[in-house]
Amino acid sequence: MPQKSFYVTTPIYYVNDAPHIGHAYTSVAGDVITRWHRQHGESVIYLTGTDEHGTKVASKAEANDMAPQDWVDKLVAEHWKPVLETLNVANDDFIRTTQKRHRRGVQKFWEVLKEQGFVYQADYNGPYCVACEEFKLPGDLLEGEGDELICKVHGKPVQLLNEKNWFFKLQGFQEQLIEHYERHPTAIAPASAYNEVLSFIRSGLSDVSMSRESVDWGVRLPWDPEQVVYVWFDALLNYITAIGYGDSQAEDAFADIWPADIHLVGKDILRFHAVFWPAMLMAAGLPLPKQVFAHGWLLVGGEKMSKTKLTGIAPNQISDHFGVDAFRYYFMAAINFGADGSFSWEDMHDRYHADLANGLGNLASRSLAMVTKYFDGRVPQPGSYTNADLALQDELVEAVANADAAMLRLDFSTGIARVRGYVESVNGYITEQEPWKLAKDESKQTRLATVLYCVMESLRAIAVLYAAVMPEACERLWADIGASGKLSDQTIEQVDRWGQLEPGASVSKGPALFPRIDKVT
RNA sequence: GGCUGGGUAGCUCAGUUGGUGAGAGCGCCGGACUCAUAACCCGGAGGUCGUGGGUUCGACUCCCACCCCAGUCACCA
Repeated sequence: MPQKSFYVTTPIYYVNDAPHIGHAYTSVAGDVITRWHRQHGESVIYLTGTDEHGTKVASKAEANDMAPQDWVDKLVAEHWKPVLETLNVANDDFIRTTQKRHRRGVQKFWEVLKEQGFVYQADYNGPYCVACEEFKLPGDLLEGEGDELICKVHGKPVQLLNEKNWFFKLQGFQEQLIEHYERHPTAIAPASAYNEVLSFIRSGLSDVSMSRESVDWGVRLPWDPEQVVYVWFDALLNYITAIGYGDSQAEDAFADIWPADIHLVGKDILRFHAVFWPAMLMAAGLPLPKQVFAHGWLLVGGEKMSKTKLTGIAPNQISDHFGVDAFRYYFMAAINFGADGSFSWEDMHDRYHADLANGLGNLASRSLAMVTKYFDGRVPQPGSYTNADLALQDELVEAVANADAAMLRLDFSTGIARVRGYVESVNGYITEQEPWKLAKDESKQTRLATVLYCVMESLRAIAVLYAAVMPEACERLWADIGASGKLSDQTIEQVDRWGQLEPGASVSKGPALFPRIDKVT
């Protein structure tokens, strides 16, 4: 019986627009989690994908004179998949809600729930704008004269229409949900998100309609083809349809992967993941996800990013300028995962130079230059270690322990800060040991070799510790210091075992790892 | 309006269960060094911890009131 795979998901992104750095942020976070767990020797499945159904997509397609399927195919191919490559995201699968495996799973799921008696038919009453041809939400409406409600888009009164819909018996799961969350206080993180969800559930749940008659672009109900599954009750199921739910050939695979270990979600969609989704799973008799983690929003100029205010930023605007690794590093290091974070070009520029160009990049550069100059480009053979050397080794042990603990609880900024602290220690160590002075004294060759060996070993460890966050730069560093074996095979457990670099190995000093970049504007 | 989170050095933010003189990074000022991407290293200046009360021997940390910002209030991608 193989060990269960560690299963990480992002939300599936709604393809209505092109991806911005908010989407990229989530995808990168998931990727870092994935890579870190792989560095623990675990088998990891990382899933992302796109949500492609719903009225908005259909009408956008129509506006572009295309069939919905052609439209979403184009968006996914031209925008959503490329952005993952741009960011070096190593997802194992990409689910699309228009795929057959998904539609089949969705139909199976709701059929099961209906058979179990969790779905019933009733009237849905709601404000409807004839001009928009859509049912409206309270937020879409303005108050007019008397009880009249006005559609924001057309400024005309809406009608109260009703249609027959199928409802999911959410209400009945209220107590079970409370009980589950009381027993699993880390099932929703961070704690503020947990509290919010619990108080929401305690305030009372009611049944929700899970189908639409007025919508065409979606998954049809097997028992009532006039209706399609409401987008949320379609989209959430991606987490199980992607890994084989509903496919009789894939039952073993499904059992090996489900339940999810981490569902990453933006805080705006927490409720769907922490209330509706677990209730659906309970109804279907499936295990619940171990954790739903709600991260914050990226703020630009103190506000949530917005296209209309021109603060929406495409990921490649940043990665083209600073590089992919810097993109990943910045968002993981600068923002407390779970809280909102401010983005500004100036802050990005400052951190890039302080941490990467002047910090890690310069450390690699000065170290490799000395090994090249003093030892002909060969990793030197160390002599006996002094207290300063041993202190550096101890610091590595401590940094690894602290970084690992932080990364495993998804506290990326702290995890990275621990590694950065070690980088600073190594820079300090070099300054104190003054290898350039040792080099001028023929009798101190052994000491010089020992110092530089310690520095190279430190770089070896740093390459491993930063590999999840900055895969490309670390691969280069790994090769530059002459390390043997594959970087991807290096584990966190073994990283602080001193002395892995082989003396005599060839180092190479290439161009700067993180070149300085002129400030624009 | 109800609820949630937040208001801590110029900027971005940390601050477990109240207790040695309130922290980090960046920026700024000074020093030292030269292996390195004018980088690195050391030191320094700088804050009545939103406002006003209260509890306590003692509160940024607890309680009350108020001000300001953000989000949310169920079918919102």
